[in-house]
Amino acid sequence: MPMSSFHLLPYQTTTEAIGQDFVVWLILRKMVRKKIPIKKIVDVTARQVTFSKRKSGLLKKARELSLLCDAEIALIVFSPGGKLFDYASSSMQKITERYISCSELNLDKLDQSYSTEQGRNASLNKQLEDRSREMRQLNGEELEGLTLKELQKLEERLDSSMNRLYKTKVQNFLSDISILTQKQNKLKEDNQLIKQKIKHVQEQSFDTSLTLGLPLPSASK
Amino acid sequence: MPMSSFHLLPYQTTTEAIGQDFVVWLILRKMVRKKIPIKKIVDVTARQVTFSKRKSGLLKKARELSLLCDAEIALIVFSPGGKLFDYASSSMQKITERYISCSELNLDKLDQSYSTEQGRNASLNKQLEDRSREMRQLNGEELEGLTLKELQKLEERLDSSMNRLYKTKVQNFLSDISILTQKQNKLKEDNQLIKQKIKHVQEQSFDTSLTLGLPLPSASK
DNA sequence: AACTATTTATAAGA
DNA sequence: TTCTTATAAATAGTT
Repeated sequence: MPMSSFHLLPYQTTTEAIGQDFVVWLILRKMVRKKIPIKKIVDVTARQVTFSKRKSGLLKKARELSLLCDAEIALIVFSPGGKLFDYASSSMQKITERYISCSELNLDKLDQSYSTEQGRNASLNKQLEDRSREMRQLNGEELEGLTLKELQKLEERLDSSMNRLYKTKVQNFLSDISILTQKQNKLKEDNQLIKQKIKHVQEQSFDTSLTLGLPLPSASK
Repeated sequence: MPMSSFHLLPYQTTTEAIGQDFVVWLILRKMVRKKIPIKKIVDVTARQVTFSKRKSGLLKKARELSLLCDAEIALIVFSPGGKLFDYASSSMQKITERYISCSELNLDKLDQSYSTEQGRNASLNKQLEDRSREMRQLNGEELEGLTLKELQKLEERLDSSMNRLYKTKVQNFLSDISILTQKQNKLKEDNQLIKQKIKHVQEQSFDTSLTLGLPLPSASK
């Protein structure tokens, strides 16, 4: 028997009976459970699909919270396959720094030269953040009056732009760290070099002192 | 009109199934829209309430994704008031490190001593992660058979435990960084000190050569 | 990738 | 803040 014969619904009620804003729906609903337990999904394919879907949802929620409440948010996700996905309302570097400084202990900056490098890149960072904010606002403004379908399309289009933006941010971040690393290595090399030099000079002094019968300069470790 | 969203009678329905698994509901539904546009909420109170609710939702989603798909996830949220909330499936430090190393450029470690400090804390980190995993698995296992109500209660109880755990992790993280910072400062001081010493010694050598026989004062300060 | 029934999140109100 | 409830949004299972 074609159950489509149950396609009688919904019934629109009369205005008098219920009121202008109400509608009566008679619903035939199958009672099944589709809930899944929150534990590791064993089936590999199902896990991949779920990851993809929920990752999108999570990123969307993070973006929305940031927009709605003017919150600063950073989200890093590694797929089980090791692929990286991320979101940052401003810049990952900025947020992780704030995270560190906010975590009760009022640490000094990791390195003073770091701040300097920050300064060097401050303007670029600023530009990127502005672009990001602009894009998000644009996104936010246009959301009204669009259907869910249209929103999804819009989101897809924006996603690629965002990806490029965040990629740039990450590179900027990495550039900072790379320079810091170089500086540190240079510092260490200098240190080694200078140690050798002083050793050398001390040996010379020692030779001279011996030759001249003079007391030794105090040795440094 | 949402008529289409009530396409009853899924295609796979059979007559037998209907007898067993279906129920008829009569629903009186008010037709209003409660959707809010995704743009900054102006009213401060409403914004705070929304932040609180959505932050919980976001953290929950992050936890679920991590559990379901065995994904590594880090989430940092700053409220508009500047308060910090965070989640990390393993440890924030581990994930941010992976984030950096994963970002296309194969950077060297920030500092070799960092790895060393990591080593120092590896066992503690390991313990913490194990505890975390254990807790999450326990959580995941027990989720079946519980009602939504019970789940929420369970989640609340676990939240405080988790908070303590993550606090510990953060402190561990900060401890690492603090030690690194100290090491770096020490390095710089050494560098300065040694530079001064070599300058001093060189001057002494110079004096010695010139004056042939002046006593050398102690070089260390 | 698309669809839809269900579950989950959440806006509004108390 | 917490509770309730109606609605909106996410998503599990399927095609």
